[in-house]
Amino acid sequence: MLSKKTKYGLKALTYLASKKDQQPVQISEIAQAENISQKFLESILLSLRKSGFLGSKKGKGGGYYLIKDPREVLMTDVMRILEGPIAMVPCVSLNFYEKCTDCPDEASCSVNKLMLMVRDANLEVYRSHTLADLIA
Amino acid sequence: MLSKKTKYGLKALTYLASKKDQQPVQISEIAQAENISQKFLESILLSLRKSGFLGSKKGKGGGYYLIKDPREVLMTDVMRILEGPIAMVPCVSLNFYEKCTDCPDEASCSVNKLMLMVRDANLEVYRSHTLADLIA
DNA sequence: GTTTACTCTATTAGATTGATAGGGTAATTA
DNA sequence: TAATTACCCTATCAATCTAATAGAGTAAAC
Repeated sequence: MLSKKTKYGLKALTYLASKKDQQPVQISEIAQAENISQKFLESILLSLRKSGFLGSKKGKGGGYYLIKDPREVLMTDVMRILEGPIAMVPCVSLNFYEKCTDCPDEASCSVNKLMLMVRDANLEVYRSHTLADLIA
Repeated sequence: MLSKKTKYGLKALTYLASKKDQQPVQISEIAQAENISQKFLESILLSLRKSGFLGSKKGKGGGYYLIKDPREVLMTDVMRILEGPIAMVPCVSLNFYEKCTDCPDEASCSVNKLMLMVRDANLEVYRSHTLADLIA
């Protein structure tokens, strides 16, 4: 299940990307336009800023703005920041690998085998699409 | 994140499938072999029986056994029973469709667009593999 | 009729999620 | 330089889900 955090984050990024100019957009505007709890959105935008997707400007006329060209914002990076690991189990994760405590041998593990294929399929989707692809 | 229920369920199915004969296998044997809490496994096997994957036999020499040929057990069906919807959001789910309350128009929704691609990628994996493919 | 092993109900601790509140701080603008 | 604006941070909360556990019940086999 996709978390609301990711859902809202994606919507916010798309909203910013669809703006022609690079002018900062206030949180309240995004929250209202996309039906998102403003306070919750604040924390999401903050984490997107800290991970280098967004810039912010304080004071009057301030807000958030996209730093990169939408065509250069890979979904792999966005998803990893918002949703966390792309893999459904740690033992097939590229960036968050962890050995299973209960499973003696990964090579012969059926779950490992299936989840590896799922991970690759998802990666392929996320890797081949950018923020620009999500704009209508 | 894959739930333990699904993980255990897959392991149990694979364990049964890798047995040459169709003799019933006791819950305790599977639980021990796969490092699974026996009581938890009980409920999982029960739901797999109720959904037509397994048969069971009571009394001495009883246990669970696979009903179909492993090559005919599609991962789509297994995953839907164990994990639930394959889609990450209800608005792109084939079997569990639900309209988003917060989103006015699916066609122009960026989340919908991305999750649709992800769903298709996952479906492709699950649809093209059976229980037989998971056996080492 | 006793044993075996599946079946069912209920309960629980813990973690996570999504949302809310309230205040603090920095940067603009007048 | 003071007021305003809007970002920034901490804490809290109810609700939900997960995984595990316990205990009693029931059906089938020997």
